[in-house]
Amino acid sequence: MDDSTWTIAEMAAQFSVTPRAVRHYEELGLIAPERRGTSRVFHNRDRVRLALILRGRRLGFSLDEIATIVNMYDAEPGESGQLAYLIDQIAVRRAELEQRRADIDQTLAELDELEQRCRAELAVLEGSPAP
Amino acid sequence: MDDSTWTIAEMAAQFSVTPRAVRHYEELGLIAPERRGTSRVFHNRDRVRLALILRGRRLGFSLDEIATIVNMYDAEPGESGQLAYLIDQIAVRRAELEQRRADIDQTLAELDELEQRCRAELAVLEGSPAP
DNA sequence: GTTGACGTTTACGTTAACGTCAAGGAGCAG
DNA sequence: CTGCTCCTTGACGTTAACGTAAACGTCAAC
Repeated sequence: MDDSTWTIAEMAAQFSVTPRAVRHYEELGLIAPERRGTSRVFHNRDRVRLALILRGRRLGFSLDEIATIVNMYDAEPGESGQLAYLIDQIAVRRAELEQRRADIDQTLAELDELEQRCRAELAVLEGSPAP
Repeated sequence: MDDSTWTIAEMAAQFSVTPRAVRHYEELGLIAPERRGTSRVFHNRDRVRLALILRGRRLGFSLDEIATIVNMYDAEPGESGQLAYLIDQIAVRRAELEQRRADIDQTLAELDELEQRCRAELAVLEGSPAP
């Protein structure tokens, strides 16, 4: 198992964010790095969570939503009601994500069409070039 | 061709946003409804653009980015340099969208796995139910 | 032993994307 | 004419997600 550790600056650099952003995520309870004295010490689990957070942000989720999502992952459910609720939440998230993927596919299709028209237009211009 | 028109409240209702949001999009130059006297009159082209805007928002784009995207669609290029630039921009957007789709697919896969574990756990609990 | 490079907390500033009044005009029902 | 409903334009408020600056600790290097 990988037991390397990182400082906040190293973490920030690896993910191309600022240390301030990382601290912000900690304030919101999205990550909980070890403390050695007063300093933060980041382990691999923290890296995994940070990756999850940033993926969520790229997908347009708010940090609050991301909090509920990442908390889904490490929930020690135990109880049957909790499990049912979790499965329910998974369905909700899945629906959202599939909606977004549909949006993406549609946009990509339109971009393709737009590019076709551009290339056609370009071909016409090449046919009768101006000085 | 569909030449119906709508008021701002109707538009807002159709897309489940507020009139204020629609006005905001107009302030930023994302839509330009007709004016009849002082009132706005929305045509089908405005509906199309509003749909584009909201799709962009669902995908996590800022209104500024959306502005450059929607302006790509109705650009009357004319010049060859403009066309090349446009094609370039399309490539940029496509790369972003494909990154996001990858994010989505990965997240969906992880949700699937999580759900499997939940159901397995549930099955265990059902095997030895508590009162 | 002090200089620098890093870390910390506290706290106020900034930007985007609207929300939320306030004050008023336009048209129509009674 | 009155009242109602829907529209308009300001203009200030709010929230999220950090940015930025201040003031201070700490540890290795010189």
